Amino acid sequence: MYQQAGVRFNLASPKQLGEVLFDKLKLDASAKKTKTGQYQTGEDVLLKLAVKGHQIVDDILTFRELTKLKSTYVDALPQMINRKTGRVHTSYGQAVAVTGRLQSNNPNLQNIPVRTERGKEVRKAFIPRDDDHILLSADYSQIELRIVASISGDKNMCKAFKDGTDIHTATAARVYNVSEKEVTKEMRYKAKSVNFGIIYGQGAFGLADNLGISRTEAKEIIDNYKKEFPGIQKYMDDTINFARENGYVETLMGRKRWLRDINSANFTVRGFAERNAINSPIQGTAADMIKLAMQKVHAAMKKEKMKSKMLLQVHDELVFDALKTEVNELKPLILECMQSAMVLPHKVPVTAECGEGKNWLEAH
DNA sequence: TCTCTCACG
DNA sequence: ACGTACGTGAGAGAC
Repeated sequence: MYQQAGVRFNLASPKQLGEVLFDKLKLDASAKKTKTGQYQTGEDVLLKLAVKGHQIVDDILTFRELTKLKSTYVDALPQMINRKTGRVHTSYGQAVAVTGRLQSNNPNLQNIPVRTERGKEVRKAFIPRDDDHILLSADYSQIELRIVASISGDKNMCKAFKDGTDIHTATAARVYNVSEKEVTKEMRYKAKSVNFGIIYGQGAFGLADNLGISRTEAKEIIDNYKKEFPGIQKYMDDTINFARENGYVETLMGRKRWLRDINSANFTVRGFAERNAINSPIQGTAADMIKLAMQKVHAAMKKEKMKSKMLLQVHDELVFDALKTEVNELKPLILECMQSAMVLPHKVPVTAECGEGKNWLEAH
């Protein structure tokens, strides 16, 4: 990388990297800067340059992946092994995250890598306590989208979940006005992005940037989406209006999030508050649900005098150190507790899946 | 201590 | 013309 740049510099410094890429090598004349005047060198920016064949950018991306994994996980986690137990123990914050989610720190065990091949190797390091145990992982399937469907009561989205079809395929079929059989990978991929974007209040600009398509195409997709799922649009409008009048939004369980900026005269500031208004009831309801499930699971395990332990919660997933002789009883117990923890309106089904393995990666 | 980046859902 | 997808924690650099 030094040879390609023609200069030695700190590869880990975004400031220096930006100056090398954009001042010295002039890889992008229209490179954007942050509010403090540095060039932006985030992954999305670098990926666009790497596609154009700039080898040094590709190398930086690899460097970033490796140094992140090493510093945050490979070097740090062994330092945090408890002397008495020989294990790592996280702490959970129950009243920190504004939406009602749990927060994990010291160490954060809610962001253990899983996406890349090298990241998966880190996840494999999480193992059961001994040979008599296995790791068991149970996670909710598409929980936030199911909550969107049920809170909004959108007929078409509720129907898709009741029919048990793949939600992204069902969405693509409607947005592109084809049968589900005719949905291509490309169409499903884009529909998936729209589904997630909706949860966060994304607009045409964000979708276009995300998918690398034109704003015109993005707008068409979103317009079609709103036409096919009119209940979703109504939910967003109603929720923002509720927030404007009351100054807060709430989850199905009544957990409130106050939004002091919802009536701000500043477009940008108000926009943030509006997206918070849309997202918080969804993310927060999912958080309420899994908390209820955790209580239910714990009580049921206690009643059955089980020796297995609930170890971790990762927003839509519960991880257990399961005694092998209890697994057959434990699995259905967990799934039943998770699925019945909160009944969603409009009869939207809640489903959870469970896997087991000799490490956390296999358990998925 | 702030900023930027990046790991997860 | 503006800014543009939510919620977190942590490490490195820069000051």
